Amino acid sequence: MTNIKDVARIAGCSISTVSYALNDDKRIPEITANKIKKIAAEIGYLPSAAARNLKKQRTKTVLVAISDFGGPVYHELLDGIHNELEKHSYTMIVSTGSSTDNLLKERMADGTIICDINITNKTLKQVSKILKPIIILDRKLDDTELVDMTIDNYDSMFLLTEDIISKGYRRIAFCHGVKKTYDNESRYAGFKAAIEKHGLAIDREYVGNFTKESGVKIANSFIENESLPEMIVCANDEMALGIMEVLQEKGYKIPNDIGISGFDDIELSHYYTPKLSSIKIDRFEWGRKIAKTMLSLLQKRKVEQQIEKGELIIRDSY
Amino acid sequence: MTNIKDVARIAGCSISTVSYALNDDKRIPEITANKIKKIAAEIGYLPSAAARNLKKQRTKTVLVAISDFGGPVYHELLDGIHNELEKHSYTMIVSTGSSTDNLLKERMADGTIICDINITNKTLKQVSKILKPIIILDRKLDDTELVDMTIDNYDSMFLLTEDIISKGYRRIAFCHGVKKTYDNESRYAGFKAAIEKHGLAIDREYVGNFTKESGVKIANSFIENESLPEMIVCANDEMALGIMEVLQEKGYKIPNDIGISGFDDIELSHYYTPKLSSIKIDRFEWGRKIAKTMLSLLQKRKVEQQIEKGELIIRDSY
DNA sequence: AATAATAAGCGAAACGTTTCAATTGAATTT
DNA sequence: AAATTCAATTGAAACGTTTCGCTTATTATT
Repeated sequence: MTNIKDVARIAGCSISTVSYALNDDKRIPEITANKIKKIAAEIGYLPSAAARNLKKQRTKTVLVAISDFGGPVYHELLDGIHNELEKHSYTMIVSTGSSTDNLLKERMADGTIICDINITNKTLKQVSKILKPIIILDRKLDDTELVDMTIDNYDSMFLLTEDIISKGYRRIAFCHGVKKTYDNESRYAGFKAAIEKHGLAIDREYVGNFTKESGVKIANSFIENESLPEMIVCANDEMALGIMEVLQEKGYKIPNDIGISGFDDIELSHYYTPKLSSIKIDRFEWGRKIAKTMLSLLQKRKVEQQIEKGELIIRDSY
Repeated sequence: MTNIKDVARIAGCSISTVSYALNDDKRIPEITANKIKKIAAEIGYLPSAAARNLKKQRTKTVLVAISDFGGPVYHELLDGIHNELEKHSYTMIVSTGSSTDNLLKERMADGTIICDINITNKTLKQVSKILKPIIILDRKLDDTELVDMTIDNYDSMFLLTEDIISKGYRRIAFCHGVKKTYDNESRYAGFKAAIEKHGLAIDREYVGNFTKESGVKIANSFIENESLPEMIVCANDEMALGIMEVLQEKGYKIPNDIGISGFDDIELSHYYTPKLSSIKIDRFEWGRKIAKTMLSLLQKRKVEQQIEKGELIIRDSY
């Protein structure tokens, strides 16, 4: 692999001149700079990120750690983050699992955005002491070292529930995702608050794990032994779709026999009939805000906490 | 940020001893090594990837460049690649767009897997001279510097078409994706070969761009002015779904009035009625093979060209 | 003509590791 | 008691950049 020394040798100048030329430093006249650039291109010189990063003590890179590449909601989020970062000529790298661990352990990036539910709060608190800045998504942590950014689960779910109540529903059940997660608990809290505000009681509660399969399982089990509630509010879309699918197979009409709602407004929902009522987060926009926050942090600027608003999408499922 | 020097100072030993200790070199007795590790943990020492990479002249990292994070087929592929790489303690980083350019330009990874249709063949040939190894997916390039890995578009499509013909279909149309792409042309070639082998002629050809929207557009246009073929073979699932959706809206029964087939067997297809007949590639397995090939290349071993087989998934759409 | 100002280029240190080769001191063999 | 081996540790070079401060050559100013 050729290096800056080779370029200097061939160009018949010093290493520093090459460096200045390639970085468009005004002290090198254009004619020399062009000559040097030409030679660099000819011999296929590529600068070493390692050397540069070492010297400059920064990588101009932001790491985004995600749980897996399959989730239906990451796509826009990542696009949004990338869109903002590239405006500031930052590079975004994405990783999962053990690769994330490696990248964190070796500080390959200037900043990290964590959107990976498999990383425990404990690990996070440890790493946040050493490695800054870190933004953690969809979690609340009482740690001053890291910045958390969340979506407005509580308010959105509160409003959705109020809308449901206003439509006349009374016996309303809640389907949990993974308990103790921030997403689940804040959505549940919003639901509960609305129910209580209107003098109702929660009809019953199911517990899934945010997957469609868990929705299917729940629906299969309750369908055998119980009378149904009038409405099931689900902590996310995927579980709602699973439940809906089973109910429809068994001949129930939605929303006539029973209403159902989700959260996230994932694309898949658009392919179901009836179309699922849900809460939509503009994740591209949210991603951009996250990236902006990261860029501020990288410039050691203080950032104020903000919460991304959701939008009620009322369609045909209740 | 603390460095190895700090650890050495506090431990009261030399830098080299710290380095050996932290890398579990047998020449440092366990008791000293543990003491050093303890100190390193206490002061939150994290080694600098930049320094290490510079010295070792490798990053233990493989870059996977993809077109975007939304595609329905990347998920399993990335999981497969990652699965294999992590077994060999390699780190996988994923990037798109301008981030990919940056990462390539600065050689942040030891090897690159390119699965990004936005990178032109020209760019690829240029970069492959300088930056090795590179594996390019779903493309054929007559370049000895890079390794291409493809799926068995031709044979799979040939077999699918033969199956269609054996079911009695005669007036069979083909719906192209983006022309000139390897995926489209090889699938088309397989289709054409089967048609010709059985003494038939291609009924007609449509041209889309691999998206569902293009399928919708095609269906809307032909539905107005033409009699339909008996069967439409599509270059991928998404276009097939778009066509199917429009046909069904207009009251056509599939497969009774017209048959349709796809390619890729994407997850979304499972949610349509009738279920789409298609060709399934085990992309997790394929990903693992790709990673294995990359690991061989990184060890300067020769690799033999291989093609990932597809599986006919015959369901209800013809 | 002498001096000052500017332009163009260069030398060398520094960034934080790894690793070869050397050193020290203790234990073992002769 | 001297010589040899071995274990534990260390010093220093190297990886490829960037960048400060310096030198030299040229041009402008007096």
